[in-house]
Amino acid sequence: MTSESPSPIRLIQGEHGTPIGRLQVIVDEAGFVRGLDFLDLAPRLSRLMAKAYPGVASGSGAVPSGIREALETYFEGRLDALSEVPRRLRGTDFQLRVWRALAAIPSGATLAYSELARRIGAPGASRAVGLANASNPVGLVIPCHRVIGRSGMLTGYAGGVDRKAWLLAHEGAAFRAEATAARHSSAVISQ
Amino acid sequence: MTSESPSPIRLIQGEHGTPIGRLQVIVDEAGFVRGLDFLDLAPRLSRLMAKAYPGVASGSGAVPSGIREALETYFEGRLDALSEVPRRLRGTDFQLRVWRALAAIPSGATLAYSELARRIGAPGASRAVGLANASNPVGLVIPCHRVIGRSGMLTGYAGGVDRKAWLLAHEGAAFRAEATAARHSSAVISQ
DNA sequence: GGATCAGCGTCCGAAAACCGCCAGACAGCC
DNA sequence: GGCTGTCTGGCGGTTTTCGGACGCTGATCC
Repeated sequence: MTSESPSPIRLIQGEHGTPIGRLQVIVDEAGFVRGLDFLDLAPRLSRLMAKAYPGVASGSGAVPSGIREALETYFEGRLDALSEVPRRLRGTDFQLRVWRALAAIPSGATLAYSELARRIGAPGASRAVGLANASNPVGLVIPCHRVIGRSGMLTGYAGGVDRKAWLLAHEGAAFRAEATAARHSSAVISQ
Repeated sequence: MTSESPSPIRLIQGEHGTPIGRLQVIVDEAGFVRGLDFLDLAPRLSRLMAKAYPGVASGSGAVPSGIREALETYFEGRLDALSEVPRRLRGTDFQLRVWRALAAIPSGATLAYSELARRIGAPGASRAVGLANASNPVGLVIPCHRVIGRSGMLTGYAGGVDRKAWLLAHEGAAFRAEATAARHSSAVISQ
């Protein structure tokens, strides 16, 4: 499908360093964050962006200073700094509902997938919540790392469970520590 | 899939009367025709526009005078008037190739689906040409009615074979008249 | 002349597969 | 009894895959 007319939204991407890895930050011309994730997950973010903004190419540019500051403030310990970052997201209705509910989880707290499903009026859709969670285009800003398994295990994170554990520890949240690096390796060990 | 941000292109639709039925005309803000077809095929045009311009709503408005005049001139007998109408189309590469080739057929002439397929470098894709033809968003302006079967039969037209016959007769083109309403009924008769 | 069939690009609906889950059932172990 | 850990089956959006349907035609066979 080709278009003879230019597409309206223009995207700009830049990078920013953190204690747990470099981030890729994608903003629109108005300064709203459209995509954000760890740089080593760039293929994943590209995929998400390509689907949400078909045909839109993104050029390199500076990360807006407000966003840089929010990120630094968060990693320095003022944990609510990221909730202020202006964002604009595209997704299915279900995904938007999930992401909105995610944004309502305060720092330091965690929530089970099943509980989040219940909150958005879709009890039983906890597995679908995991899916929507996994396609969150703006990591950290939408705190998908605050959703964990009913049992307290971390169960999964696009950027790796290690980072999820780091973030939750940084926020002072409670979780089952032994689940940090388990799971994948457990399958190997059990052979 | 919903979007939280407004889409850039704005579309305006109006109507215009002709001897063979009212037309629905959709233009963009720059006055380029984006969609045009008989009003009784509105559902079809809506479907095409929704696919080509996802999330773009169109408001009512006047048909630009240049387009009105071109339509009237054409129906009065100056058959080349419509080839001047400024248009802008979206489609797959294949469709764009087909539509360009269509625009090159002069009034009064006809072309077989197979011949058009050959011209765009896709011999054997005559059936696909029919499909691309059927998804022409700007009837009359892109003269898809000038493509007929190899045998001279009209074979099909979104607006009805009757209209196709009327248009070709109006343009002084040769075709098999008995094929006007045939085909579908032939299948019935042959039982 | 007719009928049958294969080849063509695209869309559309149905079905299957995929998963960042969870409750229930058991087996161990104190 | 409690408290672990593993396994199993079922759930629900989304994505992917697949099969058919078309604005046809040339070849082949009657």
